Amino acid sequence: MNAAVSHDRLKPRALYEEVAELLRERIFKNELQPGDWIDELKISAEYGISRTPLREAIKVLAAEGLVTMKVRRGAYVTEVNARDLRDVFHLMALLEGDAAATVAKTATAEQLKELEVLHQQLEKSTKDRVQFFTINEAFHIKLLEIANNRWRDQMVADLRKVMKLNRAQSLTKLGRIEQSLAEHTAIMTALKKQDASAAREAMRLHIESGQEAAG
Amino acid sequence: MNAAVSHDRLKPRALYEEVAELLRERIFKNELQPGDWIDELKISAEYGISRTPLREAIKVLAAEGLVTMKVRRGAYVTEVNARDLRDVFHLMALLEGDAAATVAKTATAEQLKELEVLHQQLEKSTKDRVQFFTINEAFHIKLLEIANNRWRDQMVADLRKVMKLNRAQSLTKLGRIEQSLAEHTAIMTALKKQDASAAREAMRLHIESGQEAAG
DNA sequence: ATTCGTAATTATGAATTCAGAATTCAGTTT
DNA sequence: AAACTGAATTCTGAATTCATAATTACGAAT
Repeated sequence: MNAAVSHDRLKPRALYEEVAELLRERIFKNELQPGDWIDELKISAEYGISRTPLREAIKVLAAEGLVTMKVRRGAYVTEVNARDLRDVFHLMALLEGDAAATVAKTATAEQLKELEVLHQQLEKSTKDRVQFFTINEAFHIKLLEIANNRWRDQMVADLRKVMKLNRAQSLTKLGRIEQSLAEHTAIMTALKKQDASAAREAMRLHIESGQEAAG
Repeated sequence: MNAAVSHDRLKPRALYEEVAELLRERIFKNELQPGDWIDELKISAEYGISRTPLREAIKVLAAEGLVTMKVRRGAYVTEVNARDLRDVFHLMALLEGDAAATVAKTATAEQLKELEVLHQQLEKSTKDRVQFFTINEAFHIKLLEIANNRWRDQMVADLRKVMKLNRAQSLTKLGRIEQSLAEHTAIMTALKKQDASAAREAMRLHIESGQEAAG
């Protein structure tokens, strides 16, 4: 068609993947709100693509739980009620708690050191909400990486996406950072003692506490 | 609408859903084996459909973990190694164990009765492998239903599918039925005592034991 | 004979077209 | 005015067509 003005750089990823990512962003920014109908014609026009890759992207999001499909009626951004949120947090606590227990049992000295370094960075970041949030996330990711179960990683990633549908960001509340740091210290202590059940419980409490902040 | 319009309760499922189900069956029957390339042209021709709904179905299966997509190279039936299988069983034990704990804490008398009935049916089915397997599955499904967390249900369903990729059917081994029944009895006992941690542990053991039978 | 390079073939990814369900809108009747 | 009927429109779901990346086949050169 028209000679593309767009400098299409290297695109190793499939188009539907890119579109899925764009849609996720729009959902997390509440540009597309829970309950909203996803207008295939409108969005494919906006992105200058056909409906085919968009529809494929929508099916990926549906599998993640971000959108819900109704037969012959299209796709809608999933509505997450308080009950859902509670259930999702419960599962996150269960899965990450188990990951912490595994790490307590199996982590090497180097791996523990990596977590320790992140934890120390966390302690120095109590003044900067954004940085604290970033390092906090890095800590959880590192922990999952060490626990090393790709199926759990996938589940946690999906649950996190659903949690983000509810936009109350936990760490924005006053005093939450201090509390969160204390919880992290408890986790770190249990890990260093290689106390699996203490690590599990500390992580479980940390996540549940995040839920209260979000609720 | 006009008067005698028949209620179409016949599920108006989308074609891609049907196709996804057909593909799952073929994978579980090992008609499509782990590592096999999924020939879109061949399969769409077999089903007499176009590639479009087939490709949508493939993306659903990819989200479930049943197939793995490679860029510009198509879809392949996921290969599950011993390590993966161990990880998946671990998560199943974790999730179903948690469901059992929840049921122990929250089930009503009627709900417990429903489980009890299934358990009694199970006791009477030790002679019939197929029936035992069916009722066993019904028990687990009922338990999850009572625990009532749709996000966990989804996860368990996905994990079950991955487990089925490995064709070793647990209950086929000699003596396994008796052992499985004993484990179920332990679960039932804990549930009736409303002992959450005992129920969790009994379920965990039951699932881990299923893993050994499969391995 | 082996290796490199190029043409032909094949398969994926995406756009376009087509069919039919669901909804909206207009017109008629009461 | 309200309600029913049916036509027009809109939108989803699926088929078809098109473009290009990847693979294979073939052939020439060393």
